[in-house]
Amino acid sequence: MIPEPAGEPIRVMLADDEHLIRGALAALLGLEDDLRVVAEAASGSEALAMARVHRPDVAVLDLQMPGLDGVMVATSLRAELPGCRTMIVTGHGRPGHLKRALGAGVRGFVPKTVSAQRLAEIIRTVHGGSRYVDPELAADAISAGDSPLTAREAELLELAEGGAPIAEIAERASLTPGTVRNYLSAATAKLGAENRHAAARIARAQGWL
Amino acid sequence: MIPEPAGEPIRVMLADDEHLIRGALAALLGLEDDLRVVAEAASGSEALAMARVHRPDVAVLDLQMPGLDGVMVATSLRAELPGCRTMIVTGHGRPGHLKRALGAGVRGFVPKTVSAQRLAEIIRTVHGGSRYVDPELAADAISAGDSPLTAREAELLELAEGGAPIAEIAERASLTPGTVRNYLSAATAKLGAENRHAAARIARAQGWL
DNA sequence: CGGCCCTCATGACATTCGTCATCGGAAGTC
DNA sequence: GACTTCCGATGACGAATGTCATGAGGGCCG
Repeated sequence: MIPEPAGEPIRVMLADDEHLIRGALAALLGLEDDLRVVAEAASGSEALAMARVHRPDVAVLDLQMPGLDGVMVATSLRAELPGCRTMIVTGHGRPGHLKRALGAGVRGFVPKTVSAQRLAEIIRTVHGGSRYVDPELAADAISAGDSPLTAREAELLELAEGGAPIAEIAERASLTPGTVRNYLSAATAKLGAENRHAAARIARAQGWL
Repeated sequence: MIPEPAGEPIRVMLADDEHLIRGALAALLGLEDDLRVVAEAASGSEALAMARVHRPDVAVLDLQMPGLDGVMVATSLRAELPGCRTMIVTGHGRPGHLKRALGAGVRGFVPKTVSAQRLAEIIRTVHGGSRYVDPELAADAISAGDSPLTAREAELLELAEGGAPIAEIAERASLTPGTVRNYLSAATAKLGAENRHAAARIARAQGWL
């Protein structure tokens, strides 16, 4: 639809660490007359390098990649290539990620459950200057709301994620064990969790860490 | 390669909850002369239903799907359609999963980082009766070894995963809090972890839970 | 400037948790 | 039958943790 009569095709870059998906997607999107996949990357840093060379119109970034994740890449691209629109594709989208992505200037946020045709349409939408956010993910994000955690609380929760004892967290954060306990206690209370481990899970699920 | 001169094509079923990947893969594999994608499914239960109807030669199953996961589907298929070879495709493969998969009669185990062409070759290999396991995943599985946990220990660790307090775990398992602590203490010691939370993480990472 | 929030810390207290010893019963193996 | 392993439980003890009060310093905003 909207066959883009004879203009130049939209230059697309794909970044996804899973070769299977990236390759398949490149092939499918390449079938569309008005899209051309000009670059592929298997990691965040590679995506940045490729973008500098090939200067795509739209960068389709997987959220979870080794090294830099999709949102980080989008942040860098925004500074280096302001003309390049960015969009995020993700498997399981957590509410907080969407907010983070929008803050990074991302113009499209799509789960991997959409079809390739639908993705192609969304790429056109994004290229045209509009935004697109998957309705379900948007609803989740709205219902989730903002993070109630302060920066330190989130940081310490992150360190607590692996199940490490307080002493180790304190050491890694260069803080007193007592202080760490206070922060984690505050975070746990804010999240309504039973203990810091459950709190860390909740925060992670909300995309707040 | 090996163009399968004029025989019947290999009938393939794809099961993956991510429409984007499934569709793209179906399109790419369909390009191979000797492969025909005869069914697609977005969940484990759907995969079983489709398999009963379309009786594929090879079932390509994503490991993580809502409801039944890939290995469970493989187990059922083995009983219902002995002639159907099964293979697992996975994003991040944990050591324990491979063992579980092989136990379920799976004949191929591949990460999503392979290319579509490579996957096509592996489908042919599996259809021919051989097995294929990604070398890196195999190495991980060998170095990881068997689970040292007893059934209850693993079960309680699983309940402990969310960070729930002992009391809640005990209630859910219909056990005494003291007993729960003992089992979790034993599991934690076996895994060399600092506490049950870290132990749960380790066990999950090894695919032992 | 006076508040307000965040940061970092200390001390105290009750609770939870990890660890150990010990017990009985069930199941499987040699 | 003797041995081993697992399951389930109890009691006890020290250490780790959660919770609260309190305080000092810094930054931001009206």
